[in-house]
Order: sequence, then structure tokens, then C-alpha cells
Amino acid sequence: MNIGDIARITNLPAKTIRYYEDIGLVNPARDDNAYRRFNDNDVHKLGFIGRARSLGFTIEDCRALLALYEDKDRASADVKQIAQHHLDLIDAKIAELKAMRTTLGHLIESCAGDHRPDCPILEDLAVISQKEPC
Amino acid sequence: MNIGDIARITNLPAKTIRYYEDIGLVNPARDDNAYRRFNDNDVHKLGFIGRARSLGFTIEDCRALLALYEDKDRASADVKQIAQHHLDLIDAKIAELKAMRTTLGHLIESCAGDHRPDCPILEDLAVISQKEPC
DNA sequence: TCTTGACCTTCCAGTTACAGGAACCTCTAT
DNA sequence: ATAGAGGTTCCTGTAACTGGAAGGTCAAGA
Repeated sequence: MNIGDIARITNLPAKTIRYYEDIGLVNPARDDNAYRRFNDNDVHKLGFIGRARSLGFTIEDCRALLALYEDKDRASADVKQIAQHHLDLIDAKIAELKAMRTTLGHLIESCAGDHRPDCPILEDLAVISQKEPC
Repeated sequence: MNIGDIARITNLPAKTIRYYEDIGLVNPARDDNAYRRFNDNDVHKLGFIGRARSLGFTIEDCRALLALYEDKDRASADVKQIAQHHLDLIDAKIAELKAMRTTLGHLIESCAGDHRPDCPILEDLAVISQKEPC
């Protein structure tokens, strides 16, 4: 199978698949014409990576998870640790965004949004006093 | 005031302030020794940018907000529109992260996390069936 | 046979918002 | 005179791709 077929199957852009080869996540064979030739294992791996990425794992996480996946002597604790760490990061990010959301939501509510220049949003941003960073 | 003083006042790294000059957000004067010399207006602007950034506004948003701030004939509607758009992006991001969090949370719960290789997390990632991306 | 269009290749640049580091200059205090 | 703190520019790297240029390959139709 050529890269276009795999792109369709895995729902990953061909560009992305080439990139994954560049950084050593996959290693497809080559035909005489230099076209990449993907086998079932490559498809499987790329699907794995795609799903991990869609859960927000970094590329390096994907690399580690893939290695564990292929290591039949792995300890599930190692997998869980990676996942838990990632979950913690997600939770931290959600908390950060929610704090922003709250502040920004209040500011937007209080802004008339008309033709006049008066704007609580700008006034807040321009405030001299040192608040804790959001 | 030199860059270090401003860095302390605004709580922005000196590197960041230089970067903001590079991209034209601020334009401090220079002393004979080529040191940047910041006045009160520069401090004010950098504080403004810092607070906008801490609410997650992009640099280009900051540029636009700063322009509106300095335009005394602005319409608050223009400010509100930028803020509302940003809020929408934040909400989308929160929703995305929450979906990841839910899926990942379930997977982690179901993983024993011991010395054995069996792992529902890996099994899920390796699934052949095409689910909707998370 | 020629051509057209779809597909493939590599390589380079751009994205975001900085951070790190090298090499070097300047100021102040001892 | 020298040390140390602070300033300068310039270059590289980050994450994970995306876009585009320039060009090779393949299958089908006129």
C-alpha cells in the first residue's frame, strides 16, 4: 500500500505520516521507485499513534507507549504511569483555562459592546495594581 | 529604567521584553550605551500585554487590543468581539480536554498498574475499529 | 505514442511565543 | 585593576506538523 492509501485508512495526512517516519516512529519499506510501501504492521502502528495523539499524548509519549506495546514483558504500571502523568497535565490545563474563562466571561458580560469607547475589558487590562497572574 | 527594572516591575522576563520589541509591540528609547530606556508608558504597555497574555490572548490579539486601547475613538464592540472570539476558543479547548480527560480517566481506572503486561490502555489504543476521534 | 492527471518523492520555510547560550560590551564597587 | 552584575546582538531550538516548490512515476484515454 502507498502512502495515500494509509492516509485514508488511518485518517492521518500523508505529510504527517512522512513526518512520523522522519522522527523514527515508523519505518516503512520502499519500492524500487522509492515509494513507501506500508504493510499491516505499519497500518497498525500508525493507527495506534493516531489514537494516542487524539488523546493528547505527546509524540514522545507515543514513542514510549509504542515501545511498551511491543514489549510483551512490559509492566502495565509503566503504561499507567505515562497515562496518569498525562492526565495530570490535562487536569492542570483545564483548571488554567477555566480560570481564564471565568475572568474573561465576567469582563465580557460587563462590556456594552456598542459604538462608545468605554470598555471594562480594556480598563481591566490596563489596571496598574498588581494582581496575581490568572 | 533599564530592562531589568522593567522585568521586575512587569514580572516579564527580559528575554520576553526584547522579543516584544522585536515584533513591534513596544518601542523603548535607547541610551548612548545602546541600553534600552523604558518610560512610564512602556511600563504601562508591557503590563497591559502581560495581563492580556495571562488571559490567554495571542500576541496578535494583544497587538489589536493595544491599538484599541490607544484609540480613544474606538467602539467597545470591537474589543468585545476580540474577547468573545477568544472566549469561544477557550470553551472549545476546555471541551476538547474534558473529552480526553473522560476517556483517559476510564482507561486509567481500568488498568491494574502492576507488574503484569495486560493493559486496557494499550488495548484501547491498539483497537482496529474506527472510532470517532476523541 | 503521447499526454493528462493523480500520485509520489525530497527539501526548505513557516508556524507560536518565546528560552538558552555564546560572545561581547558597560557600569559600579572594591 | 578587577570582579560581578547587568546590558547588547545573534543564532539555535522548541512541538508537531503544514504549505509549497521542483520534479519523478504510473495508469488510462485519444
